[in-house]
Amino acid sequence: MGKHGPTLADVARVAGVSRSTASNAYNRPDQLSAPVRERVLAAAVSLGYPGPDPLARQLRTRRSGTVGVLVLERPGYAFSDPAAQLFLDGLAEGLGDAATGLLLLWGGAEAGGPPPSAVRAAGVDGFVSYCLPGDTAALDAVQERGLPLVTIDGPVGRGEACVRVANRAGQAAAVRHLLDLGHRRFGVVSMPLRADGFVGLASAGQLLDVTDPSSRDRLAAVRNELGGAGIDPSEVPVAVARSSHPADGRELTRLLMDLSPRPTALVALSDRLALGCLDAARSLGLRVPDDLSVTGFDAIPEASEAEPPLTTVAQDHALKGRLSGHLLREMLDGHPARDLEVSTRLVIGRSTAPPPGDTTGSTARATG
Amino acid sequence: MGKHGPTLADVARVAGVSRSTASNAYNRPDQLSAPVRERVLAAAVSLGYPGPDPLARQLRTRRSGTVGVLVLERPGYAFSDPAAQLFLDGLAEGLGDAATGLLLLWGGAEAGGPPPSAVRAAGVDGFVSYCLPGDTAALDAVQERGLPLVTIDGPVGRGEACVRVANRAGQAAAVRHLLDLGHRRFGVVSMPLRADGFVGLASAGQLLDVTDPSSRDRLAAVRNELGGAGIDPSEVPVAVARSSHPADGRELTRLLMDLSPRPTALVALSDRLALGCLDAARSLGLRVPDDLSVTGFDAIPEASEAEPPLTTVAQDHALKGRLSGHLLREMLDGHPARDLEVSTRLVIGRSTAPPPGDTTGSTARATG
DNA sequence: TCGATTTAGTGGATCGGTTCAGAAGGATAC
DNA sequence: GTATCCTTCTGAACCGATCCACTAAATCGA
Repeated sequence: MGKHGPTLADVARVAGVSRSTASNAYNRPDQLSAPVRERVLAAAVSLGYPGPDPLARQLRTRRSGTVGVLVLERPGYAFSDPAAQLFLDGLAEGLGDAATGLLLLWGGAEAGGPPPSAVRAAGVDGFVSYCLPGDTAALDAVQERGLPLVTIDGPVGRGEACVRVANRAGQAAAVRHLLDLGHRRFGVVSMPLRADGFVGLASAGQLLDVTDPSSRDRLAAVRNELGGAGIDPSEVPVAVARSSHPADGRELTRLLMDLSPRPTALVALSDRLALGCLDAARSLGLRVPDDLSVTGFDAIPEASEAEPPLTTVAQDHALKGRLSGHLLREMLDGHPARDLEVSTRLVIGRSTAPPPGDTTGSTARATG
Repeated sequence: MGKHGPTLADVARVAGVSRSTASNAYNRPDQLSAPVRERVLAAAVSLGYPGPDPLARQLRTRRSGTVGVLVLERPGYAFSDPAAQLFLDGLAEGLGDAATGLLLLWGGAEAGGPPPSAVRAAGVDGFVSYCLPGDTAALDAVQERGLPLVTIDGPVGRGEACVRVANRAGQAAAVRHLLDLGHRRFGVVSMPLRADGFVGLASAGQLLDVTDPSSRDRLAAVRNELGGAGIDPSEVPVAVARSSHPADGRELTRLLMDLSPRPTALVALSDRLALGCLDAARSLGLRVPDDLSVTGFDAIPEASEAEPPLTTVAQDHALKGRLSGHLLREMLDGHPARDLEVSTRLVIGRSTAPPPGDTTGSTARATG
């Protein structure tokens, strides 16, 4: 009995059985008689044996029972987003007993996400990549290891399973709603387009090269929908945030409302940014929705509790998590990777109304 | 080369060196000449070898480079608490490179916390227990395994390292502040006292047997401080929540405000509950602080953004996380366990004022 | 020139389990 | 009575690395 405590061999010796039998006492109770099993377990107790060493078992079985979750930034920061919280719970549920634990790996955006070394050192059966950009080194490391990977709202073409929200359809619905109300002057408040730390009004060039998949799809939907309504997308200002923190939304709203002509509707690409817009509007003395309409995306709980409640695009984050869990589970069972898209639903709050000076309401466009 | 991809032995064979040398190419670059190292790495690339298998390495070195974090309820739910988020980030920082990943293990309160089987199966170097009650089976499993354990705001006497906020001193300061303002009629809004799902006004018996350590210490401080001011603690109603969700605080506030005599000050044992109190007061048509004073505990970001900003007891959650990380690191390095207590600071917001009808303000008690 | 030290690389033991083919023994079938 | 089967248990191989004691060659000092 080494200095590291008793091993299964010690237990077997004390119980007077072979190592195999002692092992079976833990893993295959049906493979041995009850009395022998009792004896083995009693020996374990008498030695203070805490059960088979997980590391040794994992090596032999080539299964660790844990799944790696890759997130941007510090874990607490990543999960300050209610959407991420719901997702995480859904994931835990969807994995069920395919994983007894979730291994969090993180890394700042400026460092390029979680370090590849951490990915290589992780004793996991598969990975889930939560909202990582496509050029993340960690994703390459996952693929080198040949482990199952499910990307969430991640880049296309990574050759693995992917769960994605219907970004385009959802964002288009929100814009159409604003058009229906009669708006013609828009401003967009966007999440970061790429990991370059840029803040401010995006140039045409920047809009051509967007690596963040959610931003890209939502932005494309906005511009496409406006174009379809006869509004030149290149005339629509896009303000880009450094993070998706409400404070950034506040700052950018001030920027957009300084423009002339001043927008009558702000399309925020996420609820957290939209909440910042509401705040900024308040402090600028603008009434929402009378003076300014605002839409969000995500339908986080705070959105409906905001004053006024946000018009936003709802997606079922918990469902996304559950689906991710199922997908990973399938892959762990040897099934091929699949892609899934979850649909959205426009939630009409009280942050949108016809533009100021327009008294015809929702008929404005039809008659205009 | 087996069906599971190349191993270090394959790389060594191709490079024409021994297994030891190939291993050194990865772990001890200084133990071999540059050309040989190049050759080994090149062989690895040509075989598509993704680097040493983490599971095998972990078994041999008896180090996994990951730390287990035990939380109550689903992980997303656990980290919906801003305090938990700050803690988690602090922990990640405090651990530094002692851990490249955090393994989340969870379990509902009604299930008794994280399952012991998950603890036994976890390939980790140590555990952090975040706000778990003392009678959690998972903690027994950790101790059976003989792994380092740091409990946060956890039970005393578990024989391991512990980081704890100065609950009594902090809560006492808040109560003293209310007494100084002239309040004599108090109500307490408490987190769950034990994992029994009870909601409502606690009986004297229930107050004697509190297993949640934070609730116990804060409650004791309240009652002790009131007793010292000549108020009979047994006359002070204690409303117990099912969770620490603001909605519970709302519900319990209605309960307390239905009592007569009606309290003029509510002492909530956490900010989230206190935020619920503010909400409920608003919907009852009570002005805070004119009609009702409210104090919280934790100083979460939302507390200062609330209307009115909460008077609360600040604790540095991130510091707590960092200290926990350091403590665990020490233990991993073989140092003995230590206990640490982080101090608190009373943050005076605008949710507290002299009781209604009392115009003398803070001199009331001194002159009374 | 010769012994002492350093450097580069090797072989085998080891970490602590799981698994599988097979042996021993008893029960069952005919 | 023997062939067959089932149950229960064993022995040895194996998972994929790391580590330690050791050797051979190179360098150094005087």
